[in-house]
Amino acid sequence: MSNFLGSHAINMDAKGRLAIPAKVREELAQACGGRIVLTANADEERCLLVYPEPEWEILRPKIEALPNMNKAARRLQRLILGNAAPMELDGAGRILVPPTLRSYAHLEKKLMLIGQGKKLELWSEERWFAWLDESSDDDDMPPEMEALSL
Amino acid sequence: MSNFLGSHAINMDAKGRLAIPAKVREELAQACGGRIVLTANADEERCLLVYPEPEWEILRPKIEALPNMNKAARRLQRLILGNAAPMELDGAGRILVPPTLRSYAHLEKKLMLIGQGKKLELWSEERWFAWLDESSDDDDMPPEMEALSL
DNA sequence: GGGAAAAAGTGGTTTTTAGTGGTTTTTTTT
DNA sequence: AAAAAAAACCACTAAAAACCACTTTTTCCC
Repeated sequence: MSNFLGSHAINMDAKGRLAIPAKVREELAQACGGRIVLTANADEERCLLVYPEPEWEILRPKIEALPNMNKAARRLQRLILGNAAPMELDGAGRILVPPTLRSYAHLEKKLMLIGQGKKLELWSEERWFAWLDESSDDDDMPPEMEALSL
Repeated sequence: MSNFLGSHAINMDAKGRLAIPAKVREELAQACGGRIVLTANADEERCLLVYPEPEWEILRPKIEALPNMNKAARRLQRLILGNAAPMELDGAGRILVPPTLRSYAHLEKKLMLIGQGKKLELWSEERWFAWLDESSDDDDMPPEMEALSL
């Protein structure tokens, strides 16, 4: 199973194309033959999520099954399902980001691709560094986290 | 199991390469055949962490399993997983620190490598000495620590 | 204590591979 | 049917990784 790690600085060209770094490309090739699903992130950070197709097919039914009388659940469904774009890497290992998603995550030229285990996150470089500086650790931790020893 | 102790002053060259001190290199060779994972430290001190691969593989699943609807957990995942860089020592016993990590920890030429038992910490020399001066011991202690007798 | 040999650290050079941009062809829409 | 947009293809440039050689330090033996 895929296990994405590390961060990569990448550039998006004028056509909205971006080259997946070679190392990530290899992992994607074996995880899903280059077939991925790109969608919006649901929490307050406006970035995009990149799922290998098999991973997406595990997640999708769970989101579809959420009880949508609940407002938070409806929000999640509209964001994740309503923005999902299946695609394949082109011959040069690039993907074309749809304009809707580009503007959702405020993507301009300079981007960061962040490995997050079974998925990847795609950020505007500016927003990524802003987030790094801003957020601190004074939030409530789940108990599993308090017990960790790094 | 590896048990890193002591601190070493080392220099990083213009390309971001740094030579692991021979003594540490020996320990790394037997702990993991020179296969390590370099990542960011999650707390307020901006240094890097060096894990022998087997040690990393104990920690990684724990971090991936954290409930990521929680904000503090997301932050930890983005920092630790999102900065993790697996690598091997080159023929001369050096590692190449990725630019992202170099700037995260403000690494310039002069660095300090600090043994911390199962892992190592990599600091900018300037920041290490600044931290030594500044940090005080009047913070709250966990009970295990209060019971210690040095 | 001095000298020699070996090991460790440093820097530069070359080769390969990844990234970027442009061009052409095909498809779709008006 | 023509024009525009999107997709696939191809070629060139730049950066990263591997390789190699030299200098400096440490250790061991005389």
